[in-house]
Amino acid sequence: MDKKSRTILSENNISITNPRVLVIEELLKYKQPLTVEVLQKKLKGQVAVSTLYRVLNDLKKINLLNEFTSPENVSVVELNLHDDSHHHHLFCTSCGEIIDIDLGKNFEDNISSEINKIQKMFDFEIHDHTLELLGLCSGCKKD
Amino acid sequence: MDKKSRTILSENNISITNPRVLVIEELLKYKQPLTVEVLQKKLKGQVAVSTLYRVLNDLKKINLLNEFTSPENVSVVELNLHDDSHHHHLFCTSCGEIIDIDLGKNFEDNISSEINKIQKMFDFEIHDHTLELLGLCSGCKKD
DNA sequence: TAAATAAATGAGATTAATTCTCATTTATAT
DNA sequence: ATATAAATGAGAATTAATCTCATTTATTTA
Repeated sequence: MDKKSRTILSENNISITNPRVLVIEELLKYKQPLTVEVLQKKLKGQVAVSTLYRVLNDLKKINLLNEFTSPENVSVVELNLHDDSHHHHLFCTSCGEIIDIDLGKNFEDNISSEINKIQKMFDFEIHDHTLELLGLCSGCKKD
Repeated sequence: MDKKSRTILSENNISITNPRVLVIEELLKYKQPLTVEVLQKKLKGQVAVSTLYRVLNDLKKINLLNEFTSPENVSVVELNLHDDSHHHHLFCTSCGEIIDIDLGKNFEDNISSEINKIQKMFDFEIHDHTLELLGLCSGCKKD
């Protein structure tokens, strides 16, 4: 079985080890951003906690992993499979679900031109942006 | 001297204590969002660390304080003086400076209509949003 | 393919941020 | 002014993340 994670690791010139494979496969399987806490539970008994954190840092270094903090202040990780993986996040403030979203090209263009104004206004050089949306997912808004 | 912080505390029906006054006055003086760490230093010798955290939590409960995590993963607090204090943040990734920004009404309207589409697309009920901009401030971009 | 070298792992110790505990102090209500 | 309730300070406890170091695993070399 030629796992995708092995390909990724070798493409990035870092050694192929069991913990790395397990972490990547788990993130590939889940597809959405995952809380470090949840990831830890999923890998319990398979990867030591210290190793998990080390692997996450390794993957960040090769730019394969993105880490951010949710509005509820929990650490979240997600794979960065494509170089152009610019996207945004939708958070359910009740159950904690996190969804990746893309904004329409038109709207991203709007953002860019607004950012241009802000750059001038504050004499900043803006390199990146994210829009975070908070609310209730379909399941939670019914309760 | 009738300090603003006293008015705020009494308006919110929580008792007026020295640590609360000191924390609020410090945040009023600084005007911009402040790292918890920096706030702690500014109040060193005046407010015990445990009390500082407790006061921050008290102020959050009455919705006077907003806490968020910067892209570099540090805790930041800011006062929420007006009920309609919707705004966004501009981060300097080099020196850590954080600036509050307002987007033009037109652009906020654009955001709202984009959010409408997303709500339908994901069957979410979106209550809030923030746009975070990352880059270099005028000082840092020269270096 | 086996031996040598280099890198990564696991377990538990360490650190740092935040929360908790509880005796004392301060604010508010009577 | 006193009684009651709430908040504080100091340090202990907790938790997420990092670090240490002996052992294991991967890679390189012969």
